[in-house]
Amino acid sequence: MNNNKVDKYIAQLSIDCVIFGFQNKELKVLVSKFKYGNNLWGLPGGYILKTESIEKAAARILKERTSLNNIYLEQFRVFGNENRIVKSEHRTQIRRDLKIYDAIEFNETTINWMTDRFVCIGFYALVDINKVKPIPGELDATIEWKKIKDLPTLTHDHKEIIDHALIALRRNLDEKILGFNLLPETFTMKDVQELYETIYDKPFARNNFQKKILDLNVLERLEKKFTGAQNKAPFLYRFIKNEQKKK
Amino acid sequence: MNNNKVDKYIAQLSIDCVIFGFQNKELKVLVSKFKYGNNLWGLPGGYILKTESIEKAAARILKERTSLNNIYLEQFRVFGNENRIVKSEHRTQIRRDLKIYDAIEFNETTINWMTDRFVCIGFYALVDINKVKPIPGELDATIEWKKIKDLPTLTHDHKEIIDHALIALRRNLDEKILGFNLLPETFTMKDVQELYETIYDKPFARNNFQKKILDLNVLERLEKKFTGAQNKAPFLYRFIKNEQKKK
DNA sequence: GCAAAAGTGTTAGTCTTACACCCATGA
DNA sequence: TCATGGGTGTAAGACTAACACTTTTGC
Repeated sequence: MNNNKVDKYIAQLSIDCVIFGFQNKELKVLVSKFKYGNNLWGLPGGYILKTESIEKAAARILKERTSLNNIYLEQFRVFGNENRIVKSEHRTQIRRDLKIYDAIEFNETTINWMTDRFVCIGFYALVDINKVKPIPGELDATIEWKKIKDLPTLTHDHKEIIDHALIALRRNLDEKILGFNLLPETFTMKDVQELYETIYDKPFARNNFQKKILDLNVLERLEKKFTGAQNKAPFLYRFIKNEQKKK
Repeated sequence: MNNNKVDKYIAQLSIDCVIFGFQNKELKVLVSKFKYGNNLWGLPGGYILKTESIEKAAARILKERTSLNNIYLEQFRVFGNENRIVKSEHRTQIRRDLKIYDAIEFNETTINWMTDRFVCIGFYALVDINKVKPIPGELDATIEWKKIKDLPTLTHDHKEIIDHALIALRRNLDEKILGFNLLPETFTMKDVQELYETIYDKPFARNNFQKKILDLNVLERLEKKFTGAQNKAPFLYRFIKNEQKKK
């Protein structure tokens, strides 16, 4: 990528992705440490090609960072404060470091373009964390899963974006039956319950939870899972998308 | 307004407003017939100043068309298809008519800017229809309230935008207690019920509805309203925003 | 007094929540 | 046989939906 950013992409409009994963009873988010700046972290983001829909742009950005296709993703809010980026505390440092980092790629025009005021469309994505091999973007030193309860300090308003993404996730989890996007192909009922308890940050009664989930009629019961633990082996389940089996 | 559109506003990003009003048991939307085009209708919209937040831009656009401040408004979705406007069936006509309409205001550069591909942020607004004196925008021949069930054919994807606005309104009506923004200062319970029945397009049981609404603890009961009808006079109510009186 | 419509109460049904019990598993 | 945790059943409570009855108003 180079100066033709200025020609290829829509100006002053970006996409930031809150990529949720679930592991060890923790909700995690994929965040990058940038090559520039001093220990500067932020959400994976990108720009929108002039010839590309915002949904395709988001899917492309996600693929770049996770190498996955067909990720569940959804826009949830636009962040459009007038001081986004331009008046950010980090802007001066970013401008300087971009110049140092690669003066050929990032000439004055490009840097001005990149550090102008931006309106940002927030998307959240739900992935099976085990399937993701995080790939750093062109400006990322590293890209890592971080616990949502233990995030590093993030640039700009990225913490606020994550907060809103979690609100949207909670709001849609039941209505759109999204949770299974965060689980592997097969899972136990306990896995589902721990996922829900993590997302909502509150406990659920075991039997009632099972009843509620099974009543959704979206799970297929498979064989038992023998773990070697000295207790009854739990059933495995698989999520069935098309509700052809609707009762 | 003139060529400095190109300098003042963010390019390729617009705001369209779905302004809801309620009258005669009908949900209505404020739409404009444009000066250009042939009987071309669309949503009140506008651009975002480079120095202005999207919320302030939406409020400004609303004020321009309704002369009201402090309107309830909320963003609900971004419309970002790659073919918005550029590949619209109306684009050629709009370009030609803009040139004819005012060749001084709208030179080639401006027309190109205005008919480029646009990403649009949808806001919906809720107003007391009696307080609004609709004001045509610079490109509007007329601006009128139209029944949502009897809309003229609209440009681009504006019908789709209204559909999504209604979905968002329904989704938020109870959760955020929005309905009273569509009613005058004082109203009867029947008014509220008719509003709800119109929005959800289904009937509610009178007694249960009253109980549900009163249980919200956001209404203050005022004097009775004597209409001259030969039946019991209904109470008037007023919406109280701050729930200081919370039981 | 009467029709119309507002106000209120009461019951039946459904859904949610809490408690209880039994069963499979491997040491 | 025992501790552990999984599967399931049932009853109490809360909420919702349906029905019924009374009251006010102006003719």
